[in-house]
Amino acid sequence: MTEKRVRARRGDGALLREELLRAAEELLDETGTEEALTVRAVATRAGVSTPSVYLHFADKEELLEAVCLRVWDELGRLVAECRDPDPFLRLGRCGRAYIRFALDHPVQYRVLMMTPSAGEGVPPAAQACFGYMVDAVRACVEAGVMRGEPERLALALWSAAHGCAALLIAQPSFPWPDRDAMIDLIVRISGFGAALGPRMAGALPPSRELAAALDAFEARLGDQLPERP
Amino acid sequence: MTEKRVRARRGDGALLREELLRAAEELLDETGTEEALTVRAVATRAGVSTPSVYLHFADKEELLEAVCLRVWDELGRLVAECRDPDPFLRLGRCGRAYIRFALDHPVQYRVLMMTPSAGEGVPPAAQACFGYMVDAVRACVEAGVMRGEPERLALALWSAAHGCAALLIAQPSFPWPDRDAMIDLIVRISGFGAALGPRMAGALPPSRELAAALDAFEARLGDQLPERP
DNA sequence: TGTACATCAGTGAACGCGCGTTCACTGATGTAC
DNA sequence: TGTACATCAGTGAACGCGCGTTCACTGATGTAC
Repeated sequence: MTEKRVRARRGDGALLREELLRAAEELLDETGTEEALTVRAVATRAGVSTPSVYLHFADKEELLEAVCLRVWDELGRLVAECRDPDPFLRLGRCGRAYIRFALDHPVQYRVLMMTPSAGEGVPPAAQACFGYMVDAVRACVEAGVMRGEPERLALALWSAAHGCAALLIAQPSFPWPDRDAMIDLIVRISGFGAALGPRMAGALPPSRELAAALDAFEARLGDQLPERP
Repeated sequence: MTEKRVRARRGDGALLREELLRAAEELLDETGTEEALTVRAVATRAGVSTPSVYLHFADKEELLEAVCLRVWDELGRLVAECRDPDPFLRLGRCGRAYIRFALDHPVQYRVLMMTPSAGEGVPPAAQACFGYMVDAVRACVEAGVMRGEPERLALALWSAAHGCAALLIAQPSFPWPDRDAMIDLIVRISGFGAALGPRMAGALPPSRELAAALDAFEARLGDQLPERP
């Protein structure tokens, strides 16, 4: 990919911008760290001289930001596309999709979510993505399976999904059990927690009584309906 | 703090090591970013010339690692000290202590947990800290309020706490509601989720029935005992 | 008690590197006449 | 149809910076005799 690029035709200068973004993306994916993303490396990768980058990006930061922000669009689309006739199951699908996406784009996810926010404010694509999660939560609230402000609940669930993704990305040397089983457990815990936790807001029984009530709950619903997908 | 340091007496060369660590810690706390931690800055801050750092640390990385690893000890102690006669409440205390500690040491926490692990393997102090969390979870399992392997459950709960801390640290520009309320909500959701989620491992009823069962559960335990602390 | 010396804590100056960025430039190409 | 020219995409070379790190050194101090 270090071949020399043929220069674009007269009106097509903007083509280079896309090619630079793609080159930067490839660099991130291959090296696994944003430190590999230098202006020189991106330019070389795109087959172009270093100063050419400044024809399309004001500085290095603008380039890095542009590369990372692109993933929000895809993530938003992915979350919005999660469907299930049952709202609770649909929410679970959203959570799994979110985590898996983060693991598929670890560098961009880390830059976006795990470094002191480069850009000020929340980018629109991120707001849209969060909006889809709120929608999925709201459906659960309307179905009566959850209770409380959908925004707050969604924020809490988001943070749980984020924690899972962030730990798996940043601490691969940790003694994780099976990765997919972990994701599943966390999605399950968060979902049921959001259903039960806010209902118990005022008072909290001692563990002994809580355990008995949970056992009764399980007995009522335990041997029921379909396998979880 | 840029005053010149008086040199240590003959056998006390190791004193400088501690002073360098303290200087580095102050730099992190004040600037809020590990980028401020240059060998030069630390040396100057300690009132000493730059090469002196190399008398006690092989390179910059070793210095940064030493600074950050110190927080594991304190965090472990904090988690271990959480007490409550009820195991479920004690676990909640652990979660809150963990998150608050992370927010009190945001830079160290970010370096340790949110960057591709500098040191290979898990440091002993971190293992000890995780061990305390596992203990707290095990107590809940033994009380019957949770079910499953304590290690796996603890890992899931840890990731939830981490997600809360990590998001609050890295995304301050996000429209957070009240911070303490958020922490509380997440601890509550994770706790109840860990109690209920794994019980429902095999089957999952449709939302309508789940909602009815939850309402019944609430009715049974809702108007009960003491205010949560 | 005095003195030579080994040892130790710490330094001044410099090296070399890779980086982001700038500036004057080149050469191709569409367009006006 | 030919040609001068403005415009545009892209370049080569260099600047300057801050960084981590090295090396030969200095001067105080405890110790052996």
